[in-house]
Amino acid sequence: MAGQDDATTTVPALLPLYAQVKARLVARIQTGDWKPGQLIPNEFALADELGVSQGTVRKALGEMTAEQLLVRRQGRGTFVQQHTPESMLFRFFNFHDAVGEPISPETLWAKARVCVAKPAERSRLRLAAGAQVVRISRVRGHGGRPFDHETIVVPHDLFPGLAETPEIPNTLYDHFQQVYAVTVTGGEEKLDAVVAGEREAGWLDVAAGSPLLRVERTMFSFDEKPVEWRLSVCAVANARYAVRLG
Amino acid sequence: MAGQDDATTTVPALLPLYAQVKARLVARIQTGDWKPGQLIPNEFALADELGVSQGTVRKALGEMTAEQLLVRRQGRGTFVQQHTPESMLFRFFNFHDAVGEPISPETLWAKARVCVAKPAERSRLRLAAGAQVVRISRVRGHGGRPFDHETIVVPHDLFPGLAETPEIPNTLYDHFQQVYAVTVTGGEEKLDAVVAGEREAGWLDVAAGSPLLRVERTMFSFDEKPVEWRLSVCAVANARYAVRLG
DNA sequence: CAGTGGTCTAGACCACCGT
DNA sequence: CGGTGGTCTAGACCACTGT
Repeated sequence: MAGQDDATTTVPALLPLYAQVKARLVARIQTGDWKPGQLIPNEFALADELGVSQGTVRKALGEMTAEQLLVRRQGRGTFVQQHTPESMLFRFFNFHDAVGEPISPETLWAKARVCVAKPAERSRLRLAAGAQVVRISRVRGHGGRPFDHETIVVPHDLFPGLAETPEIPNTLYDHFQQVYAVTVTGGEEKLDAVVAGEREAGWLDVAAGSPLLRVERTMFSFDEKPVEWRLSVCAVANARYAVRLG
Repeated sequence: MAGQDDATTTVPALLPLYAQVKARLVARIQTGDWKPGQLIPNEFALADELGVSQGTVRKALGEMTAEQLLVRRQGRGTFVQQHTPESMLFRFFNFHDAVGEPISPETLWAKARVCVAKPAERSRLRLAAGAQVVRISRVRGHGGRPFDHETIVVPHDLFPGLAETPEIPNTLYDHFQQVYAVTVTGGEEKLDAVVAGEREAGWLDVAAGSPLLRVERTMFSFDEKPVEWRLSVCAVANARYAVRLG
């Protein structure tokens, strides 16, 4: 009555049962079988359906909750994580002001067009030669002053029509999820420092030679699939990029 | 035979049993009852001693492992996390070179002295007026060139004799743990960009006006007790500060 | 081989939520 | 109130480690 034997898997599997359960449940989100915001069946229903015990389902759901794929609320149920403008800023935007309050920048201007991907972009986004991308250039501001300039590059295949969107949304990842069914699950940033040239000085209303924080970001969807590459230069006179170590 | 009733706690407790168990076990590390590197009793022994079930101990140990307080190895046992120069770089040092390999800087020079804490330092380290600190100034290099200059400030109370150490160790946190029984458990960093002045240019062998990445770091021990404050300026010509998002 | 952590099960009670 | 996730227990088997 212990150990693993199951009615659903045919191979010895190599992975622990809970990991296989998790993979199946993740797939349901990935394929759109379960949509963002949706209530999913409770632990006993899933356990019954998959032929495992409730504790095993629980461990799978726990890991998925830790990875922010699910949200569990006692007394209500388990829901597929849904991106909102606010949740996006909290999760993926690390700038804070002098007092430590999170910064929420607004778009000052933006333009987008469809281009053929440059080699560097193809490499980051793992695209084939000749693939098209949507390239967005925009300046965002905070507290009445320009804060950063961003060059955002995404595969055209994934986001058809994005370049023609009348107004590029200020927070993109919730838009990606709601309009294109692309869920951003994580990413990585690489930071360094540069001095403002003529172009940056114009964008950000600072003197040429001013120090800027440069942030290169790659964001991923399920299976570490790259869906966005972004290069930002930030005027950090009244801002700090905060990192928690541990 | 379910629910919580126990032989060890007197109050209804408010915290789940596993959280109380965890608090007790953390205290054993904090007080030095269990020392870094030490093998601790197995799950059943702890469960028996604390009057709870093995599963409850397991949940406590699992959280402590996630927080890097413990290391568990199947077939061997559970050990108190021990800092080493290598583990410290992996956990708390986020710089990588152009190829993405972690950078491990060596100390080029360092000097230390005991001073009265400045107000800003007292605030970060939560010290009383007039408290003494050890202030270390050093330059570290990588690939044959200076990489960063650091000003490190720690409470003198916690680290008596540190200023008189003949050679300040390159990696401090393992030294703190082994010599002073102070375990660094986490911290936070705030980044911005500056341009090199005369002083920084001399330290780092770059031209005045060069862009530098500035990192302000506060490190904590148990109970979020601050034990170090550090201000670094980094020449990032061939380096990037890497952050994982998500 | 014995001992450890890792997985899995089955079933109970508790705390919270909406109706 | 019934249904959900959260906690707790007791016991079993599996996989890895060192002797």
